[in-house]
Amino acid sequence: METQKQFRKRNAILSYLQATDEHPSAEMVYLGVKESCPDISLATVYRNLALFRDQGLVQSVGTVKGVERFDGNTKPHVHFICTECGSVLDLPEVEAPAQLCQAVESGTGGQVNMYHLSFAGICKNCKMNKI
Amino acid sequence: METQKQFRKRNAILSYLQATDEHPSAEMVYLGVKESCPDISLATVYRNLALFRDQGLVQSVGTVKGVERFDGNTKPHVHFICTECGSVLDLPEVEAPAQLCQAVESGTGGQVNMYHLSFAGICKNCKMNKI
DNA sequence: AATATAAATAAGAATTATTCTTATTTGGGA
DNA sequence: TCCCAAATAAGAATAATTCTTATTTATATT
Repeated sequence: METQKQFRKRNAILSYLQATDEHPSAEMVYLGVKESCPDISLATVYRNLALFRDQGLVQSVGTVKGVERFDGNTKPHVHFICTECGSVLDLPEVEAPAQLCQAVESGTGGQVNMYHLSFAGICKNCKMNKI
Repeated sequence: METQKQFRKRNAILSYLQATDEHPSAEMVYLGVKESCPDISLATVYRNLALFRDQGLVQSVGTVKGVERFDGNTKPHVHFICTECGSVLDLPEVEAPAQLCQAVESGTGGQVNMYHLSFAGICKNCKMNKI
């Protein structure tokens, strides 16, 4: 059973996200996937990103400068967001606070499904370019 | 020197944010402040919220269901976000990861200005209403 | 007090990200 | 081949946010 043509674009979107570390927005994914699928539409990107997110195949990093950013790496990890250039970096060395989820659940009486820890500031590059 | 009429609305916006614990959106602030300032405009709320944020008088909680939410409490603390009803709760008992900022700075070579730790899930109320 | 100046605002237009609608295409099965 | 359901393109529609312009308000100056 060869790769089904029907899912060519859908697969391209997921592959693009899983291969990049730039934590792209829908627009960035669109531009990237356009190279291999020139006739893809932005709506298709949005639709599939929402689908993947609901399926847990990708996660949202949150919004940076008003635009939602996605991550193909669904393993919990921490991010650094540059408020100058909008770049998003992974911080795999920083411990994610998974062990706190239980405490939050008993503290709130609710159910915790995910968490986000991110640091915001000026990245190395932008810091240097300011001098 | 009495309260300056010139800043009546500006003060009303800041006071509203500092008095509430609902982590309101610009629209919610607008509706709330409207009670004491019926002729206020939504643009004024947005403009002053941006101003306060830049001055560090309020902080952004991030966006919930695509809408930015604000917090008049600028002391670092952790939030719980209900993805069902969109409510935002403070978690003062959970330790904020301030001591990690230094590690992130040396790890990235950048400058950390703030951080966000939030847990998302279903709040107690929504959980009960689902039964 | 009258005038000039600068900040603050209202109103609504404009922009932008995202979602929705509709018609079309595609692939698989009967 | 014919039918059906999923996937898509295209662009319209929506909604949050920002921008523009004219007006109001307060303060400083004469």
